[in-house]
Amino acid sequence: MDQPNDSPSGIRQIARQAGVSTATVSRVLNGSARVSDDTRARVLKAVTQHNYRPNAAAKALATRRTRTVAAVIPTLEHSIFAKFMNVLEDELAAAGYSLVIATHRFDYRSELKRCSDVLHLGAEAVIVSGADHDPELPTLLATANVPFVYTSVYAPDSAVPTFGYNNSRLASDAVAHLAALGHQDIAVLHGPTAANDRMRHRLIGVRDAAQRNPAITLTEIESPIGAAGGAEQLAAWVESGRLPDACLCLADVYALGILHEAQRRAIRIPDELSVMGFENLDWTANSAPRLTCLSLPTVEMGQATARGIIAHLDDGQPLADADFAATIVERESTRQR
Amino acid sequence: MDQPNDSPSGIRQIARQAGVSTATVSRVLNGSARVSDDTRARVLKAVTQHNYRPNAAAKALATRRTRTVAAVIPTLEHSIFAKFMNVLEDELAAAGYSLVIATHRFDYRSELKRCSDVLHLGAEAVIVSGADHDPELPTLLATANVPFVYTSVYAPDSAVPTFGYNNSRLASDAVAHLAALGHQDIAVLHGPTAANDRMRHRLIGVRDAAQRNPAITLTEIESPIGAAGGAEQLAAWVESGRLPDACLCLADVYALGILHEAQRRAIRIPDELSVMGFENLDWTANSAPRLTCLSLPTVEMGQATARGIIAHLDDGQPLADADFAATIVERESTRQR
DNA sequence: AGGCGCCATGTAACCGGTTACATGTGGCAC
DNA sequence: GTGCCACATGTAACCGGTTACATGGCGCCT
Repeated sequence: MDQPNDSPSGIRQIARQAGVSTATVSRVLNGSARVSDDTRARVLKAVTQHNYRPNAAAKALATRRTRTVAAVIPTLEHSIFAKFMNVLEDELAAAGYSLVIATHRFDYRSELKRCSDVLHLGAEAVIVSGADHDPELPTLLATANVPFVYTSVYAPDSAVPTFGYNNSRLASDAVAHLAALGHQDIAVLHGPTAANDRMRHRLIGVRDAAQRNPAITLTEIESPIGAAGGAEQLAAWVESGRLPDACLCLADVYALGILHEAQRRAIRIPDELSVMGFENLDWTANSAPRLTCLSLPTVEMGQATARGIIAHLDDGQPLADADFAATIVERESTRQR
Repeated sequence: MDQPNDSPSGIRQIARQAGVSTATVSRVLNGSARVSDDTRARVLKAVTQHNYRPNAAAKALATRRTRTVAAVIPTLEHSIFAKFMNVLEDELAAAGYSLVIATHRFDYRSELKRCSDVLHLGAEAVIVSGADHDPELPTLLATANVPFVYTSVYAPDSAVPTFGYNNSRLASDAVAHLAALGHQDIAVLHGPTAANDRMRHRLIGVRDAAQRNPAITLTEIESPIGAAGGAEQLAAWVESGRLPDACLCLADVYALGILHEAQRRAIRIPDELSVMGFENLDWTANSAPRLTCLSLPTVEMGQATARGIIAHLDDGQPLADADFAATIVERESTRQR
């Protein structure tokens, strides 16, 4: 009847109910110091009775840790990114971090904005997809004093740590693979390179490989990324009466168009034309024929990115660039010549 | 030279620099009250000079708002969920909310745990995929006093608001569509129904439609979800020498197996067999032939879910169930009989 | 001149945790 | 018995914002 005040809330309420101080409740909840078994039991009982859940904002304020990591990506509607995020989320959750995803639909200004958003939100680290961004982006992230990495590319000379792969080398590998199958007249279907470093590097790798192997005749075809590009190109070849030995699709989706059009025109793949993809999207394992692909190391990259960031955040380990190798998945859209 | 103390941080530092109180800084930053132009300018200058970013945790603590919404889904490695999250993220971001995604890999206990995780994190609302969960889940969410909705299902009789579609009705629609094309001997490929309400409801809808139309002969085939199921079934039909008129695949991926196997065995689709999918996954627009599908209203559902939650959080509007209709995308894997 | 109200702004309590430091108690060695 | 230490626990300041309420200046009306 001599209540100083009615009902304190949160940890103070639990403390009162258990007859201890807030410090002790905090200690029990965080296991941060020895507490007698008896006291601990009383506290835990009060906690479950009130089904108390500590306030994350208060905790974050006091500890200066949000345990939140942000990923800024173009879109989730692309299985590569979705798979990447899936792995990230898994690894981060296992280490007690939450993943916040922000998408920007391939727009630089929007990407910058979303980075700013996640910084406001208190992300402890930011994972950015790709290496070409608004020039203000690295400044923004750096002045916020938040660790950040670029992913999907390996660029050890960059000022920013990168977790990814060397698109040039991968493209060279793909060409080498086709060459090893005996193909010499190789066409490469690629997207616009002006605003797309990734595609540009792939094309450079293709040229490198062709240059190193004089037997190869290279034909480069640029087309907006999409199945239509592949279909149109196959149509053009058929109508001109001359097919290359092999077509390397620097985006898998071109291959979809080729396969489809080949079926319509009764072109036998791989007998008349070997087709190879570059990403190993999900559908490639189920197309007709199943598509031979270079397989981007998305899962390994995701695991390594998450683990690298966790090690940095938890143990202060430096963020070191990582380069992942791709594997080549041999299926039925290519054949030995 | 008479500094009371060296360097206060955050808003106090800005206040000092601008020669105003913290309250005024807060007012400028939030536009919450009239401030003279002169003062505002001084504050903003100080803000940009120090490139000050308000601490989200402190703000959340003071306002009791985290402006965070959580989605708990099975996985991102499924284009339906990825698309759903993509839309959610878009809509929420536009309203100033952040989306936190937690995945549970189709495991009930894990789903419960992830819900608990996002509550700890301070999510202001939780979007849960599906309607069948660990029995403790609704209790958990309800006692946390956080609004939550189930998605991908419409169940107006449920105690929990649902944003989704009526799987039974959709399945009936799909059967009706095949019947309208003149198909009578209809096979339906479905997944295990024991632990999957969604699949069970679809099957119920199929049966309902068949019952309402006596001309229909229905064959139900259960198979683990995957392309293999479709391929094996087509093989079985071919070897038995009898194909149904049409096959409705209650998961698109069965159709992939069928298409593939049909090509291998030179079965002409749709001439010898009409095939229809139920989700309209991305690849269905590019398969050979392109797949006729019922198209799940993922995007509409995502928009409505986000908007419903935003309206609830921002304006206190009640969360009302919503039922979305599917459209049927007619492509080349079905034909009029 | 006096009074009133409006407006811009300041003061300080508060949100709900964490944690450095203080305190009290009991055991053990001398 | 005294002193010392280890250990369990309490006290209260602090994290960095928000906001109810107080204050003071100015214009305007009577």
